[in-house]
Amino acid sequence: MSIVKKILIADDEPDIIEILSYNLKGEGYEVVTAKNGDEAIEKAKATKPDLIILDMMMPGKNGLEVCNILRNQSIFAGTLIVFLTAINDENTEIKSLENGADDYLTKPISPKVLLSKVSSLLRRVKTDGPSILTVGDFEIDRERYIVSLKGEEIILARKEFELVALLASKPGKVFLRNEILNKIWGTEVIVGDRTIDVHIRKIRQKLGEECISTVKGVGYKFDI
Amino acid sequence: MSIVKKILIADDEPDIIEILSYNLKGEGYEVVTAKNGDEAIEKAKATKPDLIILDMMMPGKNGLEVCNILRNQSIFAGTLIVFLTAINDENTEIKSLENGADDYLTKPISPKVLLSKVSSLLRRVKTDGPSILTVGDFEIDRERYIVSLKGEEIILARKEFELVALLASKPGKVFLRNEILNKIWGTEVIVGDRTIDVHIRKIRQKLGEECISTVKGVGYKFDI
DNA sequence: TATTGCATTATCAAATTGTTAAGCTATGTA
DNA sequence: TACATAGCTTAACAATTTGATAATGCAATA
Repeated sequence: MSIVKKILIADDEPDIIEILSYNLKGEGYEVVTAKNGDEAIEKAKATKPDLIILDMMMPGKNGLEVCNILRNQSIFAGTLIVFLTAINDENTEIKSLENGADDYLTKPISPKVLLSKVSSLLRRVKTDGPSILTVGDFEIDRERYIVSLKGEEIILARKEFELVALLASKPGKVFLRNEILNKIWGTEVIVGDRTIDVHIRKIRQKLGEECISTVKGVGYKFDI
Repeated sequence: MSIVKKILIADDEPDIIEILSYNLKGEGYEVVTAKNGDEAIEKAKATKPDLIILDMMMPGKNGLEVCNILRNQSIFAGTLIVFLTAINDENTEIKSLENGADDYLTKPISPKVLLSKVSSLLRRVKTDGPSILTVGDFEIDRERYIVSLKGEEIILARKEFELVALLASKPGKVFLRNEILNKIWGTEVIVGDRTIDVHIRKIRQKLGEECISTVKGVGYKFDI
């Protein structure tokens, strides 16, 4: 997860989108919007937001359906989903929470309260580890995009850095090629088979051959 | 974090404590209670709950003070704190959330909604334990794609690993040859009769002859 | 003894990854 | 604008690993 949090707003009322968008952007969030359920799913896949604000009643798929579809995909397991709806009904709220929503807010809501809620929810997930993580002799500063080996700074390109940061986030864990593609390139971009290899190659040139090992037929892992 | 989640309820009204306690225990939670702010802090330190339900107005230290004190101690960084209060005021809600609360619920609240909220919050902090399977002297790490025997790592090819992981998922159970084919090769691919044998052979070479035994005419099983 | 089922080995095809060089794109600069 | 540059992707081919099969052997059993 990057430093700037990305929020997807899905609502069929343009006014709501505008008000929320304005307020969230004012707090420094990156905002993506969708006008209906299908667009919400599409945008979610393409942009991988950190938090999704879902209206319950939308044309096409409703909020609950969107929530269920996303929750069934492991990429969205960590994504926060918040309902924002005019339906002030206890049973709907319970059903939403049981279906994987992280919060249920009712309209009308003051922007200030919404911002507090959003911030409170994101605070929890921010525990994606500290911005600087240390693995073996490496220090990976995710805020400054710098890797250092025994104190010496090594300059990596953006994709290279993201790849290292991903693999190093769970040293030892084997990341499947598909997993890597999804997390770094997303599902909307399609890149060739050799793209990952080439980046791995460059990383190995810069950080040493031993830092990343290949598990054939499976993926790559960062060695401790 | 253990499997059974521990919840601390701090409220000066015995009735509230009793109702909440009853409902939470009914869902399988372990419940600790406190009658005021100081007792809440004391019990929190003593029992290290996973979630704390805090009343705002209590004798001695009020909810917000308790929240601040706990949030300043790193042991409670991961502890969920939820306010449950009769004060239905926007500014108080915002201030609570800004001070580190994870949710702000107003009385009266239906037990069902509260339970949903609690469950939704706890779902997020669920610690995903490593997917390591231990069978006899073997450790099978499905995340790292590594099998180790008495601490020594053994490298298996993908099909070999999948076969071991399958058999070891239910040690002692005899897996039919067809079952194995279906689970590892799927129904699309058709492979010859000797394919499984050969893989079993390679696994036995690497893990030892005794780990997998043949049940003639039936299939194979992982020995404990 | 003949039969059945599995074990073993060698061999070859297929799948997968490594490596280098070249092309493309966006961005900055004179 | 034209040029330079860095970064990303792809192409092409090499190297490596893996997987499937065939041929043969062995052991238990009818």
